Amino acid sequence: MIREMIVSGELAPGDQLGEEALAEKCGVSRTPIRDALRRLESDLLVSRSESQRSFVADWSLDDIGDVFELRAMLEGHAARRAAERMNDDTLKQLRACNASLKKAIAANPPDVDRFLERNREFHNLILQVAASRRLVSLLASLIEQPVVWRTAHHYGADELRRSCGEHEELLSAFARRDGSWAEAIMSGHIRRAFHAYADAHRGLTAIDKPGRKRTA
Amino acid sequence: MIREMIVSGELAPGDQLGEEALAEKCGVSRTPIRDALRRLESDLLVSRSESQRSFVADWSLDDIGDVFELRAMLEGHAARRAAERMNDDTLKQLRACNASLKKAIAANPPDVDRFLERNREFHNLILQVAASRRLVSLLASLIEQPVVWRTAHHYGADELRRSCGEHEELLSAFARRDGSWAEAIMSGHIRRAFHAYADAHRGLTAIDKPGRKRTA
DNA sequence: ACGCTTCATATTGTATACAATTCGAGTCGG
DNA sequence: CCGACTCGAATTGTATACAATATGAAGCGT
Repeated sequence: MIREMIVSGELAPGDQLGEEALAEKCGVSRTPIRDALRRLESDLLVSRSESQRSFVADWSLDDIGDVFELRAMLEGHAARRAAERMNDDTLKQLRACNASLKKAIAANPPDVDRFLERNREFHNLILQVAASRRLVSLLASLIEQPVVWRTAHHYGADELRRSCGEHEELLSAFARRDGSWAEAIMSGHIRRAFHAYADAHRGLTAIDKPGRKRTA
Repeated sequence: MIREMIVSGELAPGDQLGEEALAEKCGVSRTPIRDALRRLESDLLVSRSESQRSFVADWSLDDIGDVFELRAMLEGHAARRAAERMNDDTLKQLRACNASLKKAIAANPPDVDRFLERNREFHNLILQVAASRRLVSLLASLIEQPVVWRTAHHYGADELRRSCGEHEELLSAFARRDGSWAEAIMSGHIRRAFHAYADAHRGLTAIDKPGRKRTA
């Protein structure tokens, strides 16, 4: 619940997260809230002051750029490993997944939520084939970001199609078991997503960010 | 305390970590133990069964290889960023640090603990100059590994000198602000450390691993 | 002998009370 | 008017009790 509140923007960056307040809001006691805050902290969604008070983490544009840069590197690496370990069964699943994704885009208007879901499934499948628990855990903290998920809603139809096209190219690389190719495409895929975000973000800050209500 | 018990080998991989048992052992109640286990879990030092029971994480050689591979990639990236952002003041600190490290090696017998301490300081300084909070948090879970710290004690004098030499080469790359060079050296530095580990480990498993007493 | 069920035990999840610490407003003195 | 201090309120840390759940062994029937 807390994660959702942060990702959705209901809680703004910098807001203090009092354990008692959250406990009441969520209808539980402080104990599970404390557990949750610890986990969110390890994902850097929550930051703590020197005196152990919790706040919604506030990310500068540089920080966000770092996240995408690291994602590009790590997901690129995952794609390389996946290509080297690919099997026909998974390849079929990936093709089916991307077909469904394409259909979501083709709808009018495009079904962005479905797109996001399939996109996530696609990337998760790759990560699974990459077969590195450690890589999974590192990437987990990078993909569960408010920034990442709010972004796709600003994608235009052409950007969605381009994203889908890159997935298809990835499939080609996987079919050939070409790790270097897969890595290059994936890396570019993520970097393009960053620039799409940066453009949309600049446009938004000029007016006002949606879903943010400073209550204090 | 728990981290130390795991890293030192007092608790063997696979051992169950009952909250109550640990609480008694550490002289506190279950509440702070639970917090600790959550944090250790996010570092993958502790794993949990489907029913939420905690165990000391058990790493295969492949897993360990993954850790070094990711470290090579991420620390290489850190070195590149550091080279691009290097300032003369930090460069001086790094030189002083490596000089101290060299002195620790020159002693007879080599002061391995001092070496480790300085080595850590050296890498931390680089990470700091790289100026990416996210990178710091990703690497944190990779360097705090039982495997990493037990390894250096098996280094021979020549390996210690070689490690030190690589640091000096890194300093040259930093002085020239050559990011690509720095990345290449750092990546190799870590990869070499892995092979040193793998060799020592194979040698050890042939006899028996030290510091492991299966109590159950 | 094998598999299924049952139940005592062990273990974790949650709520609550209290202790320790921190923050901030108000006050006093200069 | 400014700064340091004090004290009450707010917040987090810890201990403990109890509830919910999982585990494993004994018992039962086939």
